[in-house]
Amino acid sequence: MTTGNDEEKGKVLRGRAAAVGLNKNQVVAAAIAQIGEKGLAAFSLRELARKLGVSPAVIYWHVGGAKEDLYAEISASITGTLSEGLDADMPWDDRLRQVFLKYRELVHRHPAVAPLLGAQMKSNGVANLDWVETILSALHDGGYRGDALRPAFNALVGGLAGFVTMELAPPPVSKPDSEGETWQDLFAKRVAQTDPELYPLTAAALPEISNRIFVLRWQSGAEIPYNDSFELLLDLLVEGLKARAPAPPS
Amino acid sequence: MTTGNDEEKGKVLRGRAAAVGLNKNQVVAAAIAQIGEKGLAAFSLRELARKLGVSPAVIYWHVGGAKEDLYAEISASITGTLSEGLDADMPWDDRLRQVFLKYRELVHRHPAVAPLLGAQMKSNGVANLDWVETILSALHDGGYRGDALRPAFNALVGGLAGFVTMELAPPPVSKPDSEGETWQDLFAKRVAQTDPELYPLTAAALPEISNRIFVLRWQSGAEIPYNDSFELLLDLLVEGLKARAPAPPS
DNA sequence: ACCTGAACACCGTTCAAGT
DNA sequence: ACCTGAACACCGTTCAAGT
Repeated sequence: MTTGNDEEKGKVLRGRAAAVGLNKNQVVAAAIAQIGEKGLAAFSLRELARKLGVSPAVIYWHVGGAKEDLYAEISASITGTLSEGLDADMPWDDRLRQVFLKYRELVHRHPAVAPLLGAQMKSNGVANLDWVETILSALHDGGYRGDALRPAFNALVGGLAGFVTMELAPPPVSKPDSEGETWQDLFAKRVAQTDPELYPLTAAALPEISNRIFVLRWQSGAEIPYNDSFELLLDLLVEGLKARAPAPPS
Repeated sequence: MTTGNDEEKGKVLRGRAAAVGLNKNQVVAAAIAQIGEKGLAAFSLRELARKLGVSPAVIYWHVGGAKEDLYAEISASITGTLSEGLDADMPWDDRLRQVFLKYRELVHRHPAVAPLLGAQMKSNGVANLDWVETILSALHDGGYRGDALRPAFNALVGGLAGFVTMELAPPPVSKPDSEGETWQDLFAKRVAQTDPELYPLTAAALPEISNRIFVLRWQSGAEIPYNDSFELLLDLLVEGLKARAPAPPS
């Protein structure tokens, strides 16, 4: 994990270094910005370097060894503030709600980065120990101890963080086809033409569900957020865990 | 969506074409195999072409326009069998369980492809209309109609499919660092050294949670599956939806 | 209809060399 | 300590041309 960048301690910058004067935080911030503009799929280290007015090798010097390490830094920088400003003086079930509502809010602030958090395993775990402890502590207060802690934790995190990952799954890079129609156009048409004979319930529910449920949509949660669906999920989980607590709450 | 390949209708293959004789299904199958071996991050169209003993351009001819279209074909080919062999003569809640247990089983058969299903929006929706109808129909029978259908559907699919996406999030491409240690080694050590002063609950629960909960693991669900956590989640959702059905079940 | 071969504009990553 | 510049081995995608 040697990145060469050991925090600012009033270093004297000399020569060319002084003129450029980049640090890891700036590289990470610029990367997040670029991903936000062009999307994760189109993100490139060389383009990032160009934007920073710097040689590609500089990225490698500031961040660890590879593109994947930059991704890990990005994840860490976003989840780093996850446990800040939480109110610990609430009933355990409300604390759980608070934690995951905040998680969703944070990720929604950087929707393009969501796949990194949800679909990649490397996201510097140390930064998240506070978060884990917070959740375990709420569960503990709710009566979950020993063996019961693990499945409860996983059901919550997997279900809720997983929801956000799917909600913010990026749409395809939209280039119009030969007839000038985008994938969005085509998909919207297909959904509208759902055969009522074959799929009676789907067809009947179209006004309510078209572009607003997971499989039948052509815009991501960054454009059409799933607030109430997430809150229902959160409610089902927290209330359910409350109802079947293996030990009396403390 | 012109792919040039309009299903086999007893075509007479001539010249070089006869010798190679590739079709879309074979390309997709080979791609799935290759992703399974080397991982999604390392997947390349050129390598796929080499493996098939064919020029790179051939992939473009059989599949639509770009790499993303191949991904969509892969997703479709995997989710295509999702609604096969389902037992429709069960209570609605058991039907829901069946659907999502099958979803997880299917994706676990191709863990490396999981990010496509969970973290990319383009996965040819038409193939999944059966699946959507199945879920809507179960919910309908459970008393969910009109407005209530959408959030219930989204909570289920987002929570459960999202869980599987996170469960199977791929680990980093493991190359040992300068001291010959992999990311897995380093991460395992860090977790083991969790400070009991700062994180008392986490430290105390380590034997139960180390490498077995979402944030504190270094192996994916492909190696260490989260069966009971998924079943807990499924149970909380289905039981919860049952308890708060807006209309009497039919 | 299906495939080749070459070409174009890009990548990620490494490394010796500069200040 | 921080950065440049060039080099290497790869990509995805397109297109004219072959059979």
